[in-house]
Amino acid sequence: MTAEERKHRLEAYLQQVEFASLEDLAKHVGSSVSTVRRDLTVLEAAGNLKRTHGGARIVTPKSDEFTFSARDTHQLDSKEAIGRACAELIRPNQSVIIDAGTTTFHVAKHLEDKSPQIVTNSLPVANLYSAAGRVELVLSGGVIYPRLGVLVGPLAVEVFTKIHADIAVMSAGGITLEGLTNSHGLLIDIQLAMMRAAAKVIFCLDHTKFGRRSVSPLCDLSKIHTIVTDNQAPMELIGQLRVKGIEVIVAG
Amino acid sequence: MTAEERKHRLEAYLQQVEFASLEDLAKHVGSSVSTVRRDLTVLEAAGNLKRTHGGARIVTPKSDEFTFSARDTHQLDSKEAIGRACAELIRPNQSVIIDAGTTTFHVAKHLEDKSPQIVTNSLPVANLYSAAGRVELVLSGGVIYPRLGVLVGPLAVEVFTKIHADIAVMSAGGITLEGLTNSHGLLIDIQLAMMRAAAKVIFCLDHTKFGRRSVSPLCDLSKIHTIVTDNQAPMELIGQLRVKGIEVIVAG
DNA sequence: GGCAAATCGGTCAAAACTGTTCACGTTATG
DNA sequence: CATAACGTGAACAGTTTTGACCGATTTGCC
Repeated sequence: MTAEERKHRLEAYLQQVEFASLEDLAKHVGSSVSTVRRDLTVLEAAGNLKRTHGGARIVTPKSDEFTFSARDTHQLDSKEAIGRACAELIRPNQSVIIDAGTTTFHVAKHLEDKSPQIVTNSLPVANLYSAAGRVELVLSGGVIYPRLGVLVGPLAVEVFTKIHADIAVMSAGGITLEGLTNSHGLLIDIQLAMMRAAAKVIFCLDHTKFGRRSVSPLCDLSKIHTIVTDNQAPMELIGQLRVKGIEVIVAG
Repeated sequence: MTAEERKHRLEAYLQQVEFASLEDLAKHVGSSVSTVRRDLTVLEAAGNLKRTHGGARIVTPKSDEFTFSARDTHQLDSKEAIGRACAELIRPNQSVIIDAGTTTFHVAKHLEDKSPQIVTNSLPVANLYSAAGRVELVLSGGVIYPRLGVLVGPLAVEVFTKIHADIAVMSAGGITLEGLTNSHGLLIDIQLAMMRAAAKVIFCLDHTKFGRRSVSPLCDLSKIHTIVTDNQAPMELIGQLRVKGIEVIVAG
């Protein structure tokens, strides 16, 4: 194994696990801790990873291991199913606005086949297609809201007031019969602009969002055309939503 | 087996495995390590692969300044030195525009201590500070130019015509006495807007850029205040630039 | 705050690798 | 046929990398 190859494998491994101890890394590439330490110093200088006491952490994860991954692991299966189901609602070559959030991120993952035009304010979604691919991706401007990787502020709002799209794929913190709520007030202006810009509004909400009310009110149910959720969502509320004329798709 | 055939097979093999040790390669083509070493020297000069300690690695993309690859180790030391030196020119709490490019990326890495306000159209730079930190980061909007991770298009230009910053940290494909050139025409509008928006314009150019002329002209030397380069840059050209009133800082 | 354990950067000898040199066999050339 | 030119493999001396060790520093726990 050459030094180059070893460094490459360290990076690849960290890409997978996000964080690893020196000993882990040494064992994984079959060399001593000293060598790994030296390699990490070099790789850190290159900017791909960050050394910490006792190990190293990846800086720019290629996959969905993003800042928000920690809270994402919970309903992972549900979100995957919702992502797949929602992606099926989108026809090839449509223009799609994608909201920031973990669930909508999973929708974005399944869109490559549709060669869509995506407009988003989500950094993780942008990273998903920054390498290549058949997806044309427009990123709104804005200030980075650190932990979430979302672009916020007037710059972001402005972009969505100017454009038009076929579909908006949205997420929210909670849904009741009174309407939708969201946990981050900063995002509401942007979300409203997104919804106004789209001909069809789809909300992706896993079952934990049903009957829950977050801090800030977002909009009432009349603004929504479709909801995609998973098979653990309460049937009663689903029925009531359908009565109100909202298409509810249960994934999985 | 002729020498030509052997070289061809070495290349093909490396194409497959990406990395290989000298011994591996020698065994694969059935000749001695010495011969393989000589072959690799020739092939490296041809540019299709890169020799490393103990072996060789295939070079997938041809790396110019704006092909962003996080694991781009080309001229790494130079870029690190330039990054550090350039970061020292920035005072705490200043607003800084950061151009897309690998060298400027290394500048961004060293800015955290200054708690600056960064405005950029570079996705990698945005990712650098998307997690947390004392850095306020504004990302311009725009369409993602896949290979480079840069935001381009009218949306991006517009942002930089609206704002104002203390410093612009720029990069380019080449510099001669006639001015600066860039390899990607799409970026020029944005770069010009960046330069107009900043009170002070700094260009970060490693020594390989000196005397080189890329495809598209960017601007003449009168627009530049400072150049940061490494200690392998030709002294003659540096002297001529200084005569023209440009501050040239040699890092390392 | 203090203390033990883990981790870090630096140093050093051993090992691996590199470029160079040289001898030898093979292939063009007069 | 002689001989020069060339490519190859092996040997060698110099350089880089590696793994282990050690005192200094940081971390986690009480």
